[in-house]
Amino acid sequence: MNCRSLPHVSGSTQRRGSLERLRTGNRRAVTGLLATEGPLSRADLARGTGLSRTTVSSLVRDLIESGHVVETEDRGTPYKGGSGRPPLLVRLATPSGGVAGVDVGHRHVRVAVADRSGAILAEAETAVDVDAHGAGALDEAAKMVRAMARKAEIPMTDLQAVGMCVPAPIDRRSAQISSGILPGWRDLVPSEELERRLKIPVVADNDANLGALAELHHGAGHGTSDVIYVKVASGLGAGIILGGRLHRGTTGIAGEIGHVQLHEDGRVCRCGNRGCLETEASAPRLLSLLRPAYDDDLTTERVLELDLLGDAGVRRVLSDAGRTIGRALADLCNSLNPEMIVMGGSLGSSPAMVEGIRASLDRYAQPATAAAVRVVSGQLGDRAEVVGAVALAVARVGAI
Amino acid sequence: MNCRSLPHVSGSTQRRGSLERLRTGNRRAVTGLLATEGPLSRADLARGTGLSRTTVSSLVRDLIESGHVVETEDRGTPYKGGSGRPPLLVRLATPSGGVAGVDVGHRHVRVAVADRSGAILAEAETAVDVDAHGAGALDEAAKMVRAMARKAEIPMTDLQAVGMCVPAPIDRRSAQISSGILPGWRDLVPSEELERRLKIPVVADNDANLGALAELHHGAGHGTSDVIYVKVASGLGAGIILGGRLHRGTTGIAGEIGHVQLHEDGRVCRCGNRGCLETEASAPRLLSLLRPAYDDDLTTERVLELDLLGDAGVRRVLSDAGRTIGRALADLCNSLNPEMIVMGGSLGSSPAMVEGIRASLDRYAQPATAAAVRVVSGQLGDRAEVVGAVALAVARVGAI
DNA sequence: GTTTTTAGTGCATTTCTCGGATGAATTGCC
DNA sequence: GGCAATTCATCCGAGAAATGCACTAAAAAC
Repeated sequence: MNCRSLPHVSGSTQRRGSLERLRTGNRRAVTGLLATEGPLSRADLARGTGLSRTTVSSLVRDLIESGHVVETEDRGTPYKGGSGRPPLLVRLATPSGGVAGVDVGHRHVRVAVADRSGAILAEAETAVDVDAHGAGALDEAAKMVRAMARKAEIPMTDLQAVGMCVPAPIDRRSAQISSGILPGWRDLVPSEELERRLKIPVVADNDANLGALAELHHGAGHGTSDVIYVKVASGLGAGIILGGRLHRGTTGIAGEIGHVQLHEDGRVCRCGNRGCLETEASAPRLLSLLRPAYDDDLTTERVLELDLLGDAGVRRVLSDAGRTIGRALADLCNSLNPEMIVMGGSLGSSPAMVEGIRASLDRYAQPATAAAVRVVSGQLGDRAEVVGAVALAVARVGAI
Repeated sequence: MNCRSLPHVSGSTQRRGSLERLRTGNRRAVTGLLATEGPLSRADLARGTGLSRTTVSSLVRDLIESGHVVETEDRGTPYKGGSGRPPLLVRLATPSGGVAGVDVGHRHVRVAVADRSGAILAEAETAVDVDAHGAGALDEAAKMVRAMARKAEIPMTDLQAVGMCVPAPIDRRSAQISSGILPGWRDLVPSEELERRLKIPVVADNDANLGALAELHHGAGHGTSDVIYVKVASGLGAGIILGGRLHRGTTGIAGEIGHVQLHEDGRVCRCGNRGCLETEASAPRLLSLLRPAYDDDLTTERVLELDLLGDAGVRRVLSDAGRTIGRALADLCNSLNPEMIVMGGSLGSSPAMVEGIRASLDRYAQPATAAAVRVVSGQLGDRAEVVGAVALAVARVGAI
């Protein structure tokens, strides 16, 4: 049987078959190398891409002409230390226009405006009761994007994409929030709502995924490729990076580790089940455990301070929470054999919690698996989500 | 800081940068299409690849000359039913030479010899006490490979690679078995041992990974890309396919779901821990549960028969085991949001077990996650491992 | 000051693809 | 039976892109 109706291969961006596609590919190789390695000479680029010096020169000439790349003033040193003509370094031109990242938490909205390479130019945070007022939070976010764009001196018309972080899983197909966790957001498609307000393309993803992306590119996970990012905040979620790419799952809701059931007859969880991990080890739960013995206004910030000061009670509670989370992570590590676990969220930087997780991994994971995985705190703190949102926007418009 | 020591990009197979690479890429597009769609005319290939008819003609001429492709005798019908010159169909030449797959279980060795497209030509199984006699099992495997090659009329010198299945995780770096589960195999590098006996390149992987690969390409998972294959046999393991590719993990030992701890004070497991999933739901455990009520010589085959006949006791035990395994899978599904779970191994085809797993997923996984995942029995039965081993060997020598 | 070493750039050459023209083989219509 | 229509395959010239080589430039080493 012949297959008569083979679909025409869409020529991706422009033409069909391939010859200028070869050139675009090579151009991409050059810009990609410049993006990851910083300023390089043409000779470096030739070595790095495997292309001939002639070709690279020609490509760079094109790229300079089109404004994607500029020659720097300072010359580097020649190849192996010593002699030879010093190279002329080129770097990516700071692309015109910019992007924005919006992080919508349960109680705050944080916005950053960045240039198209992802370098953040202006950033601000406002306290908003997002859970109660979904639409109001989006109004506020739109206002802040305009304000930050003004501060960064980027006209709104030059803003090319917005990345958005929401504290709930998003269904890949409908772009809707896929569970009833955010009561004030029912039947809202967050990306569309913000897009309607800003008239700029908006892409949304959940907080754990974006935190994972941020730590992978600009934080603790730099240089690794199999990372589990765990966000411990009002909820508990994971962003899973496998082979250097975010794993979103079939319908886009992967990473829901907060609802592993620990106790058949445990506390009732907002998900409707009982005894979920989230009911035992989320920030609100830990605060409610600690407050009777400390202060009714105890905050997570204060808890972290006490942890660093060596307060035994706080360290015990955080360590126990780490052990509890570590139980679940041990199973996940047995399945995925990752390279690193990055702890994020308001309590992710707690040393006691990291120790607790480490202890559980050593206790419950297979020895070879436990030995392969490092457990660290994230480096971006509560900025992780917004940095990830910016990264998402940068990815959307393309690095160049 | 400049990056002076950029690694030279190895020109993959032959030359350097990219011009004949363009052609090799196009050649691959043609052969790829032929591999998936069967015999096609040059015009079909042009439509399918997006290349021009001229280019395809030229590529096909080269491929015929190099023996990768042959023209068929029968002509097809022209494009849209009706008139026009009938096309000359071409198909992939049956590649010369062959590959072998070796499945080493705990109590058997199974060997298949296939042509280079993966079509199995000869296959046999022998009972061997592998656990006790590691070296003897390898001798037997080598003998069987020679015998099957003879039966398939492929001279040993034409056998180009061997894929090997071992019932234990393999460390990616050392190629050694990474836990003490197989006592008779300590300090053996299985692939090297078999390679020494056969003088043919051997690649090894564990049973769950190869079963997953087999079901993905030639079984229940055909057409999907995020699949968890669960093997229920003397142990319990998983092969995890994400994005159409096997996820092996940082050190290659991903998929160890058998050692999720269910009960702090449960049975002692061969891994040294207590209360592992494997102690509750492996084939030996289920048989030991059933034997007192049935027959001291009860086999897994008989158990499956009784399941299909509707025997209440057997169905209850298998269903409970499925629920237990499903508990662990629910957590994994929450993390990975897969499209399908394929049950393999000697008990994977049990309907009662599949029902039990389904029940646990619906009970313990997030509703959206549970709704997204299908649970099915594998289609390859106890041949899955050897089919996967052949697929591994085919991948090793390249599809063409 | 000469040699050595590395960087960057023209020019001729080769490789590869594309589009149109040409020939081939079959169906359908008169 | 003959002729148009249709589809398939190939030949030929044009154009695009990468490479190798030769050449100049610029600095350090001797």
